Amino acid sequence: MRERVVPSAAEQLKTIASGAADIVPEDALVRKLESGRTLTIKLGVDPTAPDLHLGHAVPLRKLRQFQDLGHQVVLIIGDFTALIGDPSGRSTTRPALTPEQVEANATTYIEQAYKVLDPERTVMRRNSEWLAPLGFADILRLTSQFTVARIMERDDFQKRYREGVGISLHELLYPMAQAYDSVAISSDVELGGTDQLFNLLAGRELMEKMGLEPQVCLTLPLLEGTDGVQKMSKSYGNYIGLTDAPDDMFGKVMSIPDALMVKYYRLCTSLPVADVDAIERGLAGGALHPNETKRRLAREIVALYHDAGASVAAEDAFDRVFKRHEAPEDVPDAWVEAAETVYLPGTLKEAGLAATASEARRLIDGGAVRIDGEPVTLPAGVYEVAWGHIDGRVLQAGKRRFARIHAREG
RNA sequence: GGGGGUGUGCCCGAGUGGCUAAAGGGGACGGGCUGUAAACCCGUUGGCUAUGCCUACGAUGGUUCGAAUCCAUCCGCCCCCA
Repeated sequence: MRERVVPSAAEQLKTIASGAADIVPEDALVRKLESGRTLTIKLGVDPTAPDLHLGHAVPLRKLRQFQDLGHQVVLIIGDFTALIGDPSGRSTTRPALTPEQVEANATTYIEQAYKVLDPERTVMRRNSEWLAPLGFADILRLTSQFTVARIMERDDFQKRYREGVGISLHELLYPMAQAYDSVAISSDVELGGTDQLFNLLAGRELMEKMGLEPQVCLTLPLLEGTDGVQKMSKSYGNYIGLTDAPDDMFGKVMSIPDALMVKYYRLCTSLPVADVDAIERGLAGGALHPNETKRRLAREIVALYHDAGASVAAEDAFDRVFKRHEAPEDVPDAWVEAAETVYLPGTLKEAGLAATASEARRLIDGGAVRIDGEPVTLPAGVYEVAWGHIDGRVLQAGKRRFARIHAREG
């Protein structure tokens, strides 16, 4: 660690505000920064999803900026609130997690989070520490701090209420539980996505009512996934995982819509604000080529979670497969049942290139299957192929699925 | 506690006895074009060595030559009244 020169409050604010959607209230943050104290920055995380992606990394990156400015981060594992399940997002039944699962998820979470955070300045707490011991009387005292009208102000509650979707009583308590976390650790700032603003404000209010200096709420934009429309999420299948292999990561970044590039630069890379601004201008003015700019973005991100060497290799692999339409260097081997003539759909399925034989048939019919780069053309209704045609060759389904075929023993 | 509604393929949503593996849309996948972007065009979208067979319309059982469609019971969800 190099010597830390504490920047002025104004300088700090510039970094902190970059990419933030909202800071409520901003002047309170300025006062906290001016006090010169080491601030406690809170982020609550949900232990139900053990695989982190770039969307999760957005608040983590912001936390990292706070750390680099000398502040203290408290990561709260919502092991107790997981029993409720954040009502935002209307997934009806959430499977109750066992303590072991929560524990395992928390471990993986922290492991991945440390790819971004500085472990030296991170404290991890579980909210069961203070939520589990609360008795019914305590809960009553807490609930009396909130009114139904206030809780029902929350957008998604209103929406569900209006549409008659049904809201369980315990879901209404979620904001309160999260708010109590803030009280428990006396946070100065809490981060969250824009969809979290209500919960963050509940924390602020509760702290104030309980005689604490209220936290400042800092929200960050939600990051759209590779489809460019929905927010990044595992369940939408549009995510870029922090632990994705370099080649995958590179490819996925390349597939995001152009319009999203600047946002990704701003929220997912460690480039200085001024550089990102310059890129934004360059793209808008036509000085920068979108493809070139997106390649750089992909390299930056891969380098962040792997290393510079991996990012270069990933770009090469990308060009090989998608630009020159060649098979990748490391085509996985597949051992399949051999015979004089083989039923190609079955082979495709066995090699893992298609989920079912029926799907494989459709791929063949649709002209998506290639052998050593040559499209397979078979008469309608015929799917048999001589073993000699595929033995040792690269079978390809679509643009990105490859396997080298070998005869299986016995 | 009383009354009413609803449950269809990955999702939404038509379908009220045979022509329904189930309209339409979305998504996804594949092909073309390209910068694996977007837009656009085309095709596919239950399983199965397959001009057929099997499994599917919340669950179970029944009526019928024949049921997603009719009946019974059950389960889930929603609304209204108390």
